[in-house]
Amino acid sequence: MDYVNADVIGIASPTSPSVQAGVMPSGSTLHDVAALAGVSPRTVSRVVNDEGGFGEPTRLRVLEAIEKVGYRPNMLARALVTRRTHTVGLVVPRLVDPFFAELVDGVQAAAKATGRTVIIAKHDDDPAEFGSILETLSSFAVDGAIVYTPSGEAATVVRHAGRGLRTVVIGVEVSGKNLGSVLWDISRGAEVGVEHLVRTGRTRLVMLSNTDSADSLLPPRRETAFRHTLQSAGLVFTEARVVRRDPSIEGGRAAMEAVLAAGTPVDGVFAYNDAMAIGALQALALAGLQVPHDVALVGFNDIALCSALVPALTSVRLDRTAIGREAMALLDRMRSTPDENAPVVVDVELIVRQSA
Amino acid sequence: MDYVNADVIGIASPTSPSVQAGVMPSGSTLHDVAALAGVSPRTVSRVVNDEGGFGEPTRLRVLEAIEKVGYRPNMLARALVTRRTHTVGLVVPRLVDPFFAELVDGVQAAAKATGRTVIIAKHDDDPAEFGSILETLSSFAVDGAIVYTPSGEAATVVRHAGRGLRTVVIGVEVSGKNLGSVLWDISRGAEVGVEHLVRTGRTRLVMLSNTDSADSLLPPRRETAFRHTLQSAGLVFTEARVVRRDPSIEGGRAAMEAVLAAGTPVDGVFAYNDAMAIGALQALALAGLQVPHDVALVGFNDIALCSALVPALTSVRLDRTAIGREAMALLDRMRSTPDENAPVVVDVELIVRQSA
DNA sequence: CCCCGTCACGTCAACGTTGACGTGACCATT
DNA sequence: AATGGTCACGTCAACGTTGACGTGACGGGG
Repeated sequence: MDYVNADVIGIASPTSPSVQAGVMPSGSTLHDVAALAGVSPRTVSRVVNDEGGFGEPTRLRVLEAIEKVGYRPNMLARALVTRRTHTVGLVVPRLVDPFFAELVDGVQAAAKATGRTVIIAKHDDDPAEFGSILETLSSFAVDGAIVYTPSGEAATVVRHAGRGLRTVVIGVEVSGKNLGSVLWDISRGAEVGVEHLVRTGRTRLVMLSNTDSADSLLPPRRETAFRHTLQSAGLVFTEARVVRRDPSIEGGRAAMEAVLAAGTPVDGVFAYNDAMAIGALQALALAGLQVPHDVALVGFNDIALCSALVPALTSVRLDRTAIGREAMALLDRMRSTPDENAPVVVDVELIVRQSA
Repeated sequence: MDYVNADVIGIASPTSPSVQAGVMPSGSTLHDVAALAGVSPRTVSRVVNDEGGFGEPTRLRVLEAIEKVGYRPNMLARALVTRRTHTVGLVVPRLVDPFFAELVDGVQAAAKATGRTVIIAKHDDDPAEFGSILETLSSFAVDGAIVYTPSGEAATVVRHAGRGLRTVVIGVEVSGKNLGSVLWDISRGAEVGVEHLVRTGRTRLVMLSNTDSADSLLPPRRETAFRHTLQSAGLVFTEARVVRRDPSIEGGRAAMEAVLAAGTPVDGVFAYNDAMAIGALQALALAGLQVPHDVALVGFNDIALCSALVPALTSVRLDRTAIGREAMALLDRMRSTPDENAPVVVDVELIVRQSA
């Protein structure tokens, strides 16, 4: 990981000369190039797009003229007629959350590889804002959208898809025209994480879960997997072994402190996400407990920060790059077959580091 | 801070019904609306843009028709003729770095407030990629660009600005047509940070700096400020008191370990950025030293993570939201006065928490 | 009663590009 | 020498919208 911040020049000083711009004509079009090269705009267009149907001398003259007038194709005009913008919209709740930052990164990488531009928007879990973002994306005629919806807002996506916005939803299964999903198997991930704790000899496990899990409409997959895995290992499960807090660092810290304060015997912790695991790590350290000697700790998501911690955090890896790549590929397939697109499931994988 | 990850539905199950999309016509235009409302497209346009010049009954008929056919204005066509896209490009090196994630967040917030859409691109410090991003932004006719350049690439920005791309550069002073800068006073920030350590009675200070600082063309402002502040406090400065590593968590850890291994007496540490401070925190903990009791620690940038650490990190705050807001405001001003825009300087501020 | 202004529209062209189609030159084949 | 085919272009319209300007109805003031 590289939380690098390149240095930055602050206030100007004699030693940091400021750069001056020259003047230059701007906004030349196919017509300008055509006039200079002595051909028709259509021929210039052919050269620019490498369509063929022009001679080598012409090509050279055109390229020279392009260079001379500094011509750049106007994507807006091009998109207006071709109906393709080579642009995808990416909609997430937040960007400061490393999970989404890395997701964005993955989508970006995939976009670059396929020559596309990404428009990013965040909705802060506000349904109204989310709706308006989808409107905007439609207006900009993006080739597709990759969306992480506010909870319960999948219906909004479906409505827009009906109107023609090709959309891949991340983490929720949807189906219908212009719709696709990229999913991952949370239950399996939780299973693998808990199994690892069991296999390495931990018997008194605790799960730090999300407050939302209790009252969400969705099944609490991690919790269910936690219970099942415990039971099939012949370990006892009691409700006291699941503590729910806000799925943040602070929440994780509070949850772990609650467990210790309650005197619940514990030698292994499975956290809802990495943030909670980091909080737990802090609480354990403050309590003078060694990780992994006294307590083993497994996180979820494998954000980049995990490997930079001391001890480095064992976590269930969710490959954001793969998600981005698959989402982009799915959008591509949807161009030819707008209906009947099965969800794509990306693998989860346990990354074993020092903490468990 | 909220490193929250909302839960995600994994593989579909009977309890998570997948949502189905209906059908609907798509891609209606002003003409369709006009035909339905019995007016000319131009009148519909007037209603949509609320230009006036239409009667109330007409307005109602038009709005009804818009609703009925699900009309959404085509931004591409509109932008083609108005030459305004209400879109800004934002170019950063990376997104997984919290510094930039928060910067993006700030710009996003400012964009939303002024009704704009943000196109994000990252260049990974690759000059070639950076150039191609600027080309793309020009092609999309963005209203402006907010850019964090790869080091030494300010000239590329200047070239594009000459061709008409209005650009605000973050962290580097540039001047000329279509150019502006948003800066902050790094020297002052470093001064304030070090002064705080001195004022709270620390006398054996060490700075963990960036490897680049040594061989960069830019003056090492933090280091210079460190030296000056020490000297004006009557403390001795020796080269051994500056250790340079990669400005990451790992680099910070290595730097701190090097200091301890060398036996340099130390009761206060000033870090190049928060990542290095976090690394130092880890190294100190491993060495059994208490922060702030044995060693006080000050970071730089105040990324969101700082307040979630134990102990919470004292850091020089750089308000990314303000930077985004100022950059956006500057772009606005540049529309009317493309030349002669003085750099905007945002304040730095020391946020005192537990670590110092 | 005429003139002029205002209002509520409509008409037309243009933004920069590409799709569809037309055309003349040139060459090879009959 | 006529025929057909390919090549290298050019012409024209259209994408959906708005700017500039035209127009007829209506109303009010002289």
